[in-house]
Amino acid sequence: MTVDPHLLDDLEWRGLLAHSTDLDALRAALSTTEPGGVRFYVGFDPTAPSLHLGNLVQILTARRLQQAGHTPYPLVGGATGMIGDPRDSGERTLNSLDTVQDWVGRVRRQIEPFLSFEGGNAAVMVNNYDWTASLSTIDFLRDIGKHFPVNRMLARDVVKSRLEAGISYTEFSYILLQSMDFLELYRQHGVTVQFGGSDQWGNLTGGVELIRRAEGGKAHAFATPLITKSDGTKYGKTEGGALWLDPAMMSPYAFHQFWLNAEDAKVGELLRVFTFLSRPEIDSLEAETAEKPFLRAGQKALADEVTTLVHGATETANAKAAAAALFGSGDLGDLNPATLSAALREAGATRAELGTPYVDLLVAAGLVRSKGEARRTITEGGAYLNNERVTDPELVPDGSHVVAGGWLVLRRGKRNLAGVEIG
RNA sequence: GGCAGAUUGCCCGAGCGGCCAAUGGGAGCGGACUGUAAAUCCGUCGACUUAUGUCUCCGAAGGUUCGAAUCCUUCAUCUGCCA
Repeated sequence: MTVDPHLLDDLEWRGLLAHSTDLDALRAALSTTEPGGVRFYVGFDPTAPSLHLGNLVQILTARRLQQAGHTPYPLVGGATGMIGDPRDSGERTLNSLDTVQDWVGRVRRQIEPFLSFEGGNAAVMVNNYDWTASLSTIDFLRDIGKHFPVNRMLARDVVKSRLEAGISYTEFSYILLQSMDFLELYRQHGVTVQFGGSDQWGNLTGGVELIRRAEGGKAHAFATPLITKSDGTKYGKTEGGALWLDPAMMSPYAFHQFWLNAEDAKVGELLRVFTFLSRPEIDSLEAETAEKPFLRAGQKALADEVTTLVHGATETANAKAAAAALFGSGDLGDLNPATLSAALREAGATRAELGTPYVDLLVAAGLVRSKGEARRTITEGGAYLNNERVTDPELVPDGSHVVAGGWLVLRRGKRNLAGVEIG
């Protein structure tokens, strides 16, 4: 496979280059004629049982690079996950080795489907635990630590912001581990490019510099932008919590809904970052969204594309069918019971006995956190049963409310739906 | 090590003996408007309950008082100033 010469232009157009080391040097490196192209690495720390939206940017970028002919070395941080990189919100809680190793496996399996492990530029999965766990403290301090001036480390933004509240030596040292990873991959595999999220920029350049100091080698790095809403706040969180890639933690339906609800102003950017649609396709979707925003052509394409990438075509079709059933027609009674029950299972369902008060059902379905909140929601006019507003906090659904052969359709607000299966 | 100040609900921040579940802003949630957007406006925002009720809560543990987030003691953490 030959290397695609237009890769960097495409990445630039997609807005994926938020920061970069010498861009011309990077361009030169990426235009290599070597078989297998450039060897690059991107790391994922197992800080949870699943990766999330932010990680998806990196996974997809890795896929773009591989499709352009380069060789990925996706790294799962069995070692760095034991330490934790510093973040503004404060010191992390350490996880046990067992937990981290379990998460390493899960994260690895999440990444694999996005990359190809065959052919001339087959991906090579690596784990920094392999070269970090057995390293002696003395070697670490002499070989790695010697190259890191503390005054420079202290000047980093994350560290500065933590100096008042406090930061442990453990987190302070994180940059050494990640930099060492780059050096190690450079030595073992000839990896010369690393990328990551823009919050990783310090760690990325740390590695480039370590390679230069320790080996006199030339390596490159770039950072992808942080994806934010138009008001500048992070995505990452939605009604149910973080945007997980694991279908057990966030249903494909909810995932699809998230993209469908993207703001108009962000659709173009999200299409460029999260889909593999071509430039003409995206340009045309963007134009359509600008002209006829109410059709939400961009959002629909975005939701379908990204859900298919992450969960597959079947799950995407299910999510679409569910949304069509639940948001489409006004009267739920008109719907085919099979369609409706499938849609409710997709949206999230629980089981309850007939005779359970409506308030308790809202809690059981996870639409509210407490009965008080449930009552409040009813008072506020945001609670619905079978698409009809509930006004009586004491309501106890009976047989006349059951639809589709055994279901109650609960809704909070406009778009938080859940099904209760009676029985 | 000494002196002074701080620690409030998801975040920021008032309160400084009873009227405090605790002003205000942000986030979140709901409603209106729409397109299952954004912006805006309105409402709501500890739990159990629905009674002008109970419980938990203002860094931690004790204490004073009829009564404390508010006063005292000790401890923890942070911030200044001095060594």
